[in-house]
Amino acid sequence: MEEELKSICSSDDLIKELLDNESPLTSLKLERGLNKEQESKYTMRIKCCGDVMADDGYKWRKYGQKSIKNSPHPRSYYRCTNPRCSAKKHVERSSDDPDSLSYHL
DNA sequence: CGTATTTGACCTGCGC
DNA sequence: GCGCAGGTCAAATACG
Repeated sequence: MEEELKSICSSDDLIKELLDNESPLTSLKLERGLNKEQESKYTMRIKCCGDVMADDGYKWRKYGQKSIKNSPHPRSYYRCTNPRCSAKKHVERSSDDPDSLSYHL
């Protein structure tokens, strides 16, 4: 689990926080995308409790927002402000359910 | 004044 | 080939 997290987010602080019981994250689900061995395409879905946004140690700049069909809630698109970091983050918000964060690297 | 966010426009892939 | 849906850009705006 920890090794997989390292391969994905490369942020020790985030990993530490995710594995810490005091983390605001209530549950974490790690999913592989289309499991092609050549593509390291991962989706990490994090469920966060309430209105607390998970701080992963990076600064995120929002660059778009779209309403997705068959989804009543809009989806926000974030990019890492660090030019060395090519991470992209799709955040799909839900009013009732905890926020669902999908990291696309 | 510099940087982040908002938001409509534009681009692209896919299904019909 | 066309239209739709999803993804990105960029100008205007807000905010420190």
